[in-house]
Parts: sequence; C-alpha cells; structure tokens
Amino acid sequence: MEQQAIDYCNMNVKCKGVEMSRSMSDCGSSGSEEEMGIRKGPWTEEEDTILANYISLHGEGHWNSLARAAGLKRTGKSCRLRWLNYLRPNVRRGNISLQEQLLILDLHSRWGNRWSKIAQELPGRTDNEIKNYWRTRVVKQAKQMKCDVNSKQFRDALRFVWIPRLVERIQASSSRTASPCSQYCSRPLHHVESTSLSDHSMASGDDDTSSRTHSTETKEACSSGNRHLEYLPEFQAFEEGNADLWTYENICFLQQQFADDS
DNA sequence: AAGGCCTGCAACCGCAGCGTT
DNA sequence: GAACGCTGCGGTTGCAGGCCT
Repeated sequence: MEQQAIDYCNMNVKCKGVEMSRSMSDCGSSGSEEEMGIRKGPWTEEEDTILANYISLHGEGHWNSLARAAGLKRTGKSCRLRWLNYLRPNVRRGNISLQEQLLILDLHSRWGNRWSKIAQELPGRTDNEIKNYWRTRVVKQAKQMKCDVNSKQFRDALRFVWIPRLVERIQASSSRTASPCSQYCSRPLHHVESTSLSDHSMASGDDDTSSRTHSTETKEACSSGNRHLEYLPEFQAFEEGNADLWTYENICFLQQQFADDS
C-alpha cells in the first residue's frame, strides 16, 4: 500500500505518449459548477496524485465524500471515473490484443452493449476502453459495409469471417511465440469457442475436445470443399478491411460459401 | 509549411437501480 | 412508500495528435 502511494507520487500522467495539456483555462466549466468551485475537463498531475494517495490510504468508495475529504474540486463521479479508468494499479494500457478482440466480439454477441460486464472478463481493461474499441473499430467496420452493427448481415460477417480469422491469427502467433492463446484472456479460448456465437464452426466446449487446435476448427469453418475461402478476394478484403470490397454482395457471397459447406 | 480532416481516447452527461432515512 | 443521495452504466462529446492534401 505504501509502495503504491510512492508510485503514484512519481507517476507521470501521459496521454498518447505526450504530456497532457495542463491549462486550467482549457478545462471548460459550466457556470453554476464553476461558482461552486467544481472543476471539469482533463485531470492535472497534481489531482491524480492527490486522488491516488488518498485512495491508497483510505480505500475507494463513497466517492462524493472522498472528493471532499481529499480536497479535490471534482465531483465524486469524476473521481470514480478517473480512478477506475486510469489510476487503478492494474489498469492495462496499450493496444487490444487479438485474444482480447476475440473475447470482446464473442461476449458482445451474447451480452450486447453490457460494457462493464464484458470488461469483467478482460482483466485490466475498462468498460470505457472496450466501448471505445467497439465504436472506433467494429462500428466503423459496419459503416464501411453500409450496414447496421446489429444487423444479421453484420453479425454473420463477424461470426463467419472476422472471428474465425482472428482465431487463426491467434493460433499462428501463438505457434510462433509458443505462448498460450489465453495469455491475455481471463479464460482459455476453448471456453470462448463454446459460446452461442460459435455454434457454427467452433462448437466444442468440454475439455475432452479442447485439444483440437483452433486452426483446425478455423479451417473447417473457412474451407469450402476443395476451395479455401482465404484465397477469395472477398475474404482478403475482409481481412484487410478493404472498404471497397466489403460490399453487401460480398458478404452475402461469403455467407453463401459457408452455407454451402454446412 | 500550413490548414483541414480524421481518429482515438479521456471525460462528461443523463438515467436507472439500489440503499437509507 | 416517498424522497433523497450515491453508485454504476451506457451514450455522447470534446480535444489532441496524426494524417492528408
């Protein structure tokens, strides 16, 4: 605990690798809250240190009284958010790994926009981070396909193309590095694959079948008789995120390929 | 070099649920 | 059971930095 406090004191708050602007005038405040001395906008290094030190000494929770007691001119909500999304010791930063992407896609297919619930399955990741990932990557991809992110068309695209491809890439990278697929996941991938979304190509949940490799399953999903989807331009467009080829017709074509297999 | 556009992320807002009085 | 405050969640916004022309 004491060590934590020391760490926080030495912590440099960075955003995208650069020091964030600390100009108080940059931080907008609404009239009434300004009168009450409530600050908004980006947190300063000093505020971070105060909050982290206070929590290291007194623990988290009771955010409104915590904000007052710590002498922070912030709302309790703001303090809570800053702690959970940024200052908490076990917050993982950096790119979302392939395994995490797979897990997010899988869990979202089951739970929808239950970001906090999904975040619980990805240790160190926050609901905010996952939500941002979904909006900046997945929703963007749906827009490129000119379809709704919740449409059957897009869900099938995820299920039959994006997810199998992710599994394959994970398998490829894990065989190169000899690291387990579940390195960054809270549970092994074969559990992920046993979920509702995986009933087409990855249905094997019990441990007896977990020895089946992901690549085998993916090949089963991706192959169409003597013809592998990965050699099709539509599939490559999917993989490369080529918006020009990610057309509705192409998605239908891909779906047809898989339908023919089954 | 500079201006405009795009992207990703931190932070805010509104609301719902829950506990307490 | 109504009122109130607190907490947590999901949606949205604002902005810094990167990219493009």
